[in-house]
Amino acid sequence: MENEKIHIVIVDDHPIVIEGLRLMLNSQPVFNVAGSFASGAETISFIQSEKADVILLDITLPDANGTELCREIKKISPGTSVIMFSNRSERSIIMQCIQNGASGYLLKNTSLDDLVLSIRGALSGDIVFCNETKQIISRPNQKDIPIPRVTKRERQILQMVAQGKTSNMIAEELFLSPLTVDTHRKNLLQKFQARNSTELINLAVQLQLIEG
Amino acid sequence: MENEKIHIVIVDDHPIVIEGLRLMLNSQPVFNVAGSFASGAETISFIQSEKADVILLDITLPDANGTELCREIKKISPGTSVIMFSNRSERSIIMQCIQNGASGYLLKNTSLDDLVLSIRGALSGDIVFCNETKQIISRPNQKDIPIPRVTKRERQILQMVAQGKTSNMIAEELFLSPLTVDTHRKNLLQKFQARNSTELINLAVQLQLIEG
DNA sequence: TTTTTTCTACCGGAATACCGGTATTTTTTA
DNA sequence: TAAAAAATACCGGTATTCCGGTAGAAAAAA
Repeated sequence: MENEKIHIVIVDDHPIVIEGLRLMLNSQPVFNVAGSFASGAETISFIQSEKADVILLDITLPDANGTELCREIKKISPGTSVIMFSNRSERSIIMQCIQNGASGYLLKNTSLDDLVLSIRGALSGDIVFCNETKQIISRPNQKDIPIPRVTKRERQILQMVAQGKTSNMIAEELFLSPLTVDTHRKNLLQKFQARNSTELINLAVQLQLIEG
Repeated sequence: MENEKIHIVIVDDHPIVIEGLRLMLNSQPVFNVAGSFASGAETISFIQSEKADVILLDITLPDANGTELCREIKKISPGTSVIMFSNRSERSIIMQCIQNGASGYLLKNTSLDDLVLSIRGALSGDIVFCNETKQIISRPNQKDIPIPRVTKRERQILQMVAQGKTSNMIAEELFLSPLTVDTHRKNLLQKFQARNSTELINLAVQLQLIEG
């Protein structure tokens, strides 16, 4: 059936965004908003039974990380194009999404025209980006280390360092030698290629490895 | 003229949010979206000449801080109700907005029904909040220092500290004595009641005083 | 079960940050 | 224009972090 509509699924925890997208997309005859969800769980259960051509997916969701969710969706339904639609502009997050099979990455401040163009592009197999995202990806500056793998203990210490605790305080709290805490901190600095704790925390917050 | 429409202005840097709000609000006969802007400057210049009953205002804007913008708007047009419409859920930010004359604070995940109810409420003089915001306000926990007022120089140094630069590096870059930089850092630590730079940056990022 | 990773712990020295002051000049606001 | 705020700069002392190693034990993965 060649003129069947394109089934779109929207995943975002902001009702106003869902509503805006739905109204806008449905105003174009080729599009059909097949479903809209505010959580990862709902989304997964939907695509297990229904067909979706395109999913517009937010990064920040109450019960899941959009980056991970993207990978799961592609595992369940490889034919579905996933377009990330988010506020996050960190290069590492964008790359991570593409790595996980996303067909594109749009920032929420993308114009409506670009949004529609991107959906069409993704459907014809392109990997689509908004202008700002393109710039972020193509800027060769800065160290772009892959997101460091942080161990459980390291994450724990990272969190406490961010709270301004000294190595001694952390050691007491975790029943460790202060020297051990120091070693963890040293390793963290190395993994993040940070000059000091301040930069370390700044990076960790940006990569949303702590908090949330 | 008693059955004149209610003039609403939308300020948000996401086209999809603006479009969603516009479509939704205009579908109700009493509302008239008089203007929608993506920046603080446009907003200010608009309200200097036109009338607005309600402004829906985002915190995060490309050229301004929504909290500050709120205060400016109330200064120029005290009769306008400003309702904050944001993703940020820090207690201190919410309180700051109310302090600055906002008539309410809604998170972006507020349902559309609540949104309309809130606008009506604000017009009849209430201070309106969404459910989640109410909870945030009523929890008495944590140290809740008022958002520190940071001077221009301090913000600049804050930014550089977050990048992991040492006092010496900062001093060189800004053509200052390292001792001066140290003094600024000391004052920042005091203002934020932070134990060290790490906690300082963590707080500053949370309160979005740096980055963007 | 071997191999790899993680967690633990240590050392010494250099660099940097933190604290509690004081004080002059410049800029902004009332 | 007078008062307040911001920006500049200094001192000495202490605390803490940062850097470069090394290394054994425990846990997880291959």
